Amino acid sequence: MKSIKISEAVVKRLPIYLRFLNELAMKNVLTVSSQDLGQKLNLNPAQIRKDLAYFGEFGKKGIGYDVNYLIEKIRQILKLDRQLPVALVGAGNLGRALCNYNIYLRDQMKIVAIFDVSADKINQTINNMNVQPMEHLAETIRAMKIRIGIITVPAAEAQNVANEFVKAGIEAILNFAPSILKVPPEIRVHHADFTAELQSLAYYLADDSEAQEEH
Amino acid sequence: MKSIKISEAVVKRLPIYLRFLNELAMKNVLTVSSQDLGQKLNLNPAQIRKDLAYFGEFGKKGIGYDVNYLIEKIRQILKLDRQLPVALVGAGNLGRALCNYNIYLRDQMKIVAIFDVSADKINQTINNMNVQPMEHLAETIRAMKIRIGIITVPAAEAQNVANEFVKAGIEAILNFAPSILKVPPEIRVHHADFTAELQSLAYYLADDSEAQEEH
DNA sequence: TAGATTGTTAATCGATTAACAATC
DNA sequence: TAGATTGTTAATCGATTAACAATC
Repeated sequence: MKSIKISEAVVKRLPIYLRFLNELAMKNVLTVSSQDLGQKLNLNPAQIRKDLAYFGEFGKKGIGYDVNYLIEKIRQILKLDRQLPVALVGAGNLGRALCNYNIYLRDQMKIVAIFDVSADKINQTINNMNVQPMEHLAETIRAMKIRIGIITVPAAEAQNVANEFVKAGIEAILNFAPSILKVPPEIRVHHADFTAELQSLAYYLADDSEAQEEH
Repeated sequence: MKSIKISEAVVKRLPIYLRFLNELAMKNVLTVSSQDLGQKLNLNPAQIRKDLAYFGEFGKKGIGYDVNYLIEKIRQILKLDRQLPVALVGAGNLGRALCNYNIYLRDQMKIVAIFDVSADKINQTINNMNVQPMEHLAETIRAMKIRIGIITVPAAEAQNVANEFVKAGIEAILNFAPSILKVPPEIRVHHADFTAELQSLAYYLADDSEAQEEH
């Protein structure tokens, strides 16, 4: 079928398009041009057209894109048109925050199971879910057909959790721990690394009086 | 002075190098080659050498890089060798989680002030800091010489917060809200967008029986 | 019809990787 | 000295942007 390899850069932009299109739909905007999209998202219109054209001819020449149709198509491409239950390991501050963010994910993609090692976390209730012990991980993942896992444990434990996820048949992992995971090549791992994000932000600060020069 | 433009991709890798070098230093490893680094970080050794060479000659031919010296140098490059106090707006679940993560940032970069609009959040204590009303933002930022701001408010309010930050003289923003911020070009904005991260992750799931085909 | 905008090819730009002389 | 590894140039690869025929 489609044999063209889609680059990661393209895939990462699709959720951005989707989000803005949803905003337009809520305002009852019916069509949008690549020009408009590019303006709002700080992207080149040609890039947006090219990105979308990888997956089909979604627009109308002279008109632009039908907002609702494009939403439907991008949701299909991203596989957001089906149930995608998510498991989370690590019921610390960050883990709890993400569970409470469920509201921001659409109904289809939702954290449905939470795990932790520590006895005092287990059986806590977070957003109507009971925190389960790690021993239940594989069983729950299979029973609930969970395919995506989130890791919010300390860096030192992240690899262990990843191993458990892989053993349990998870296909994709979002890792919030500041550590590089080693997983089989068929498992997809994305990093949400906000300490790295903050540190790279510091690079762009204007030089101040404390700037170090060789001497 | 240095007039070569360093690409964003290079800057984003520096914190990754730094983190692993710190791990090595804790294990009392004295030198490391680009080969070793590449292996552990899943990067091409030539890329690592080239990245570092933009900033100076930090290695020794035939030997590799002195771990502690390279840590020092990268910290200088990223401006992590000085005090970098950070302000956070939005004392919800995520904001609170980040404030408690202060431990993961090094002493130099630390969240030192928290703000929120809602009356029931103000004067709450988070990690020994009092949540302040937005009216104090500009004053506190100037008094504490804060240059970096974190936004953890709902998407609809993010732009307003960014505007306040800019007015108060913030130089760089890390935005956790799922929204595109419009700021003057001299302000650096990074996004920590985990819903987009999760959604793009779904793309890489294997096709299942529910996959939609045109018909 | 005239104006607008797509889909797509070609041109450009930038980032990654390979290769190797220099040298510890 | 021989082996290892850097810094750097050249080659490759991939992503972005420009341009334009097709067409609504």
